Amino acid sequence: MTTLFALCDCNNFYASCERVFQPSLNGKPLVVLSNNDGCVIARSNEAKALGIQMGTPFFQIRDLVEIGDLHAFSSNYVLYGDMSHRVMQALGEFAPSIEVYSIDESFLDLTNLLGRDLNAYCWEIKRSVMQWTKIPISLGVAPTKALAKVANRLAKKSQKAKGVLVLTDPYHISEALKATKIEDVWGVGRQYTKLLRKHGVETAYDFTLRPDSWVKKHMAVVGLRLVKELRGESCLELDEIAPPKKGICTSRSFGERLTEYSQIEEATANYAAKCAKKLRKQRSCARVISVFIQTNHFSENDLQYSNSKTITLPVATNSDLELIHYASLCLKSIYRPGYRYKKTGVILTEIVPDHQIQYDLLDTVDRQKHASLMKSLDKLTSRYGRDIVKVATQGYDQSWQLKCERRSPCYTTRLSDLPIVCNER
DNA sequence: TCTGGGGTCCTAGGACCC
DNA sequence: TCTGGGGTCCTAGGACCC
Repeated sequence: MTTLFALCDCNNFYASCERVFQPSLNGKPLVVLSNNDGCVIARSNEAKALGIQMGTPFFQIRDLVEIGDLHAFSSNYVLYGDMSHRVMQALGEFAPSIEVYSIDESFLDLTNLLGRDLNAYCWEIKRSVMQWTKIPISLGVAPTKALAKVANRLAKKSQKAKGVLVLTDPYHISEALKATKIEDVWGVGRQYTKLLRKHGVETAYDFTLRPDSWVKKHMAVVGLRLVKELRGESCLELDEIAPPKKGICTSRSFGERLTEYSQIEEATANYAAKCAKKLRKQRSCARVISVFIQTNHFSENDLQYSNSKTITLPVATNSDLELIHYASLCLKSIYRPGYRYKKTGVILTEIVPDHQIQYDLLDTVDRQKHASLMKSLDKLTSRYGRDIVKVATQGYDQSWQLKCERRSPCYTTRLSDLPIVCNER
């Protein structure tokens, strides 16, 4: 049975989102910065043409921004999340099933379109998504997911394709594989590139000529699956429903270096609350919590320290109160005075559905009460904005807060997400 | 002075059990 | 004294993704 997949990818997604609401920026170089305005994580084509690389530290391009040759935005994930949802909904109109692979990519199942004019169909998808959401996309179509990735990449690169490439003919497929360098293959990172190069594999095509036994030996089952996919044998299915997450993590670098325990505790408490909220969103609870702290390992002048602590809870929970409590216990055991801390994070694991919790006979927590408290809290925050109500440990100081001086407004979502000052106390 | 954050899957090796 | 083989679970670490 033959399969057919499309990989749809939003072009320069974050940059395109910023432009939707500021069309005057069309045709102008624009970048989006990471948290803390640290480095470049998205670029418009014009910014790429200026030679700005992914990951460039902001301070290296600040001059360009100041003289007006480049526009820079802090990242605005609320806006991007909402725009992503709109694009995925639009794409869903064109296929019986869709796998949302990341914030800006999805696979469509086009198997039932075999034999139709796929090129025309893809152009219709592209035009419609543009009309409905103002986000430009590229489409690659092929018999396997890995080949659809190859097609998508060439669709974007090629002047002739202009954003749509259908690869079904065996001759076209091998030409495409020859035109794809090994490091540009999905699933081949830095280490595998080095290894494959050493064995004379320069392109995706060379890779498909390697015997299965060799691939299995050097790249394990993941590599074997990949090489088969590139040869046209479908090994990766469409995963329509995202499974609940097995680990949930919230971590950030601070806006400035922190030395005081109380400040770091405040940040950690806020990250724990964020994790708790993510848990409740997917209706699960976590049994294990870890907290880590670290100094800035880039800095040669500072004393370096990093550590982490993990605690297994008596009963899995998704309550802010409990998770903040245990996060503080973890932090207390690893905090050492005398360092300039850069970053902390909270990681939750052993995640279970909230209706499958193993209770403890000696449990002293009133779980019903916690659950209804969290329900009210989620209601309040969704109506009045986040942090309208919080646990005292989360504090009001917030000297740890991110730097994001170039944030655009959340055009598409609740009024309460707009940066208005509300009465927290 | 400035350098992101959040995930997944797989494997190897040790502990432990029968 | 020697010394088997199969299974499971856990953990740390590596590799990759966007």
